[in-house]
Amino acid sequence: MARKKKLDEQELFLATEKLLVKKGYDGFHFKALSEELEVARSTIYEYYANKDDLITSYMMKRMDEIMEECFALSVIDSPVAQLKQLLEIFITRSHTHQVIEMIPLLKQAKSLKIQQQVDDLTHYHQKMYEFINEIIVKAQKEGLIRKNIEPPVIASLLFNAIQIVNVMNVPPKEWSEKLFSIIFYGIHNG
Amino acid sequence: MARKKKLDEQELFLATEKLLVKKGYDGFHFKALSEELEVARSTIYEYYANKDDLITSYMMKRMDEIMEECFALSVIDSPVAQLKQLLEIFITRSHTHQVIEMIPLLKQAKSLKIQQQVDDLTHYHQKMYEFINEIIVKAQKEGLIRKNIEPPVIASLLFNAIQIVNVMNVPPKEWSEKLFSIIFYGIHNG
Amino acid sequence: MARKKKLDEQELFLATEKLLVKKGYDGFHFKALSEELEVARSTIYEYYANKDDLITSYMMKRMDEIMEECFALSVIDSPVAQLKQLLEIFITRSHTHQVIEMIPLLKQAKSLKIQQQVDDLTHYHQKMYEFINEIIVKAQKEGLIRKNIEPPVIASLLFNAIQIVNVMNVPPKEWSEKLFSIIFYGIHNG
Amino acid sequence: MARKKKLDEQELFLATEKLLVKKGYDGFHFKALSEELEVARSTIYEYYANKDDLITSYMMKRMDEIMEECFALSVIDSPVAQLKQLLEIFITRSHTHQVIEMIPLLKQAKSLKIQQQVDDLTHYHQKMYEFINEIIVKAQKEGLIRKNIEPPVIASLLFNAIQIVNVMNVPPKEWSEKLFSIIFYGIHNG
DNA sequence: AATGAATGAGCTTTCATTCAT
DNA sequence: CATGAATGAAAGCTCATTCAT
Repeated sequence: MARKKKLDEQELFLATEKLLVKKGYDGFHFKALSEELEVARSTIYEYYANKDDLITSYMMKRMDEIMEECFALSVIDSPVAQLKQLLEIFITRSHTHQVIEMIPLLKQAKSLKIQQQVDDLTHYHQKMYEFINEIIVKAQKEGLIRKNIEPPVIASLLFNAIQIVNVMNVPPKEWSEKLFSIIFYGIHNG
Repeated sequence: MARKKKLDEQELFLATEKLLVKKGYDGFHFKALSEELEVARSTIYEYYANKDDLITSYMMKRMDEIMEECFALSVIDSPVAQLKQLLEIFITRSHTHQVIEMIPLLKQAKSLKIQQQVDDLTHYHQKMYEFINEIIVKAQKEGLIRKNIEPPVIASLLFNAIQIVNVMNVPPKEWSEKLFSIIFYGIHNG
Repeated sequence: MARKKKLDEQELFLATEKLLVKKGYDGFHFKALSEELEVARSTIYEYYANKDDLITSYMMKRMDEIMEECFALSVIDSPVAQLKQLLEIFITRSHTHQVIEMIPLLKQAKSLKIQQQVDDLTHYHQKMYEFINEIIVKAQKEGLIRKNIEPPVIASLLFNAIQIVNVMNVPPKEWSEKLFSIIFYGIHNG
Repeated sequence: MARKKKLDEQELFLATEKLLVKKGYDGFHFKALSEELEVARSTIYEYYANKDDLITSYMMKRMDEIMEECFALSVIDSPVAQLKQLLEIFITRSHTHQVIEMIPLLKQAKSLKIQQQVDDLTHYHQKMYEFINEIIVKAQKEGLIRKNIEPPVIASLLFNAIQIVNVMNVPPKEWSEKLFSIIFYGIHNG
């Protein structure tokens, strides 16, 4: 092994996530990232050709992780329980979710390589959406969820709930259950 | 004879909104703006000292408009009906809402003048939140909304609903009613 | 008119030529150019999108000038006299000629705009070559030049003569006549 | 057991030549070179202190080779025949010739060591020129070549002929004879 | 009022070069 | 010997901003 490795992918992706969430896609740059990691800016270029390369690689990694967790769900019986669990997964990984929503901003990618990665991400993203839709449809078929709401609207509602700030710092499991119950039963009294 | 007045505030704010929504806070430039408006970049500086000055001024204007609409509501009786109407206002002005969410990104303002404007905006924003919270609290007191949900959570839920894409292009009034009913009664069946 | 214009195309192209000849295509950069012209580096970007844009624009300008001079020749009778004159033109503009030879290095242009300009240049270049070839062929037909030498070889020989250093600083007209006579009659004695 | 010796000077110089000819002095990088050779960039530094060190070393090597071939000529009688042979040598080694022409670009060398090498090269280069000049002068004295042409002009003419593209891919020996005859007898008819 | 011109700050990116293993 | 890792210097480029007319 050569000089002690300073750049650890784990750490790099964490810092990337942090900055992306804090500054947004356009506000994210290698300058801040390198300062955060205490390495030279050029060092990052040894691993990623440019900003988009890093961002897409990071997204891919997180997407993989999230998908894995999602697919581990399938065994559980009730689709409603599945949705609740999905919400929990996304709430726990809310940062990731926020970043994934930035995919559309990548659309104008320059190099072919990046374009390919963006396409992969988009495809992956759709797959995830479909996976959730299927559960919703199943829930509707089983008569657990109202049939007069389009599944994407329900999916959106759930995803947006992720953004709701957990002021009291309720533990994730509880918090997601609470949110789910609000969405499930509504806010009305009685 | 002076050159024809090319810069109309109306038009300027519209273009600003459009670009802010499309490109985000960091992706917004005077360059693009001046091209959109077909004026010289430097012309914009005749009216606004800098980028943040324009953005905060624009936000202030929209905030005023939105607040005015909100306060026009008070006469109506049921707080639930009021919430429904609020949702409609925000859905109609969803662009504005998106931009207002960018306020935190302005926090690092350099000049005092901007800092002052940002503070005003933040204050205004809070006031709006309080206004909504009051309606929610009122609804809870009147036994129309569950008491075991913190008002900010409900407010958040409503605000986030704005983001849900109206794929079928249902007219705003109908769409907001539909969304409100989903949030109010929940997605469960029966 | 706004601030006094510092950047004059004439001057800019002259400096560009000078640096291109001295440093070569890869050694040419806006840093040196801006220093030469005593303007900020960014000022050059106000007029040319990038290095290649400037270089191709400059080449185009010179190419136009050279072509104009070439076409002004046609009236003269003997094709040999024409070739002699051509040599004089190119010797007088030897810097330009050197730069034009860099066209192939531009081939990997990034943007479409540049690609287009490069194509135009290449096309223009070929046209010039054909023009010269025609004169050579005519001279061969008229029995003034040996028929067993391919016209491009003759053209090449003439073009290369441009590079021969005029140590004694003989005036261009004389110098080109001298070179032409050497090429025409050869170096042998008798 | 040491790792297999990957860097062979032969191979290294060949790749250097190839890249120098293709990309020019400023376009030549260790990055490309190391990729071409499939070794780590840093490995090259084990042999050469820096870019210029490699380039000058390479030039020196080729210069030696060329000089050796030139000096092997001396026995042959007619100076004209010698010139013809010289042309053949340089045409066969046209790549090398191209690279040698880059010596002036090295002039701004930083380190003393490189400065020394550049001086050596320049000196060597001059010696070669003188050698050729002597042959030309001898040919003039013997009445084989016109006396009213300065020897450096003739040398230049010959050297430049190297650049003439051999479109038909005539074998080197034939090609150099053809070129020499053109230069010797001129292009005129009769 | 409007604008064309110029500029500096700051980010992006590429490479030569160093160094510890 | 060879290399992977890290870095700094320098070029590329974009934009906010200033200024004279």
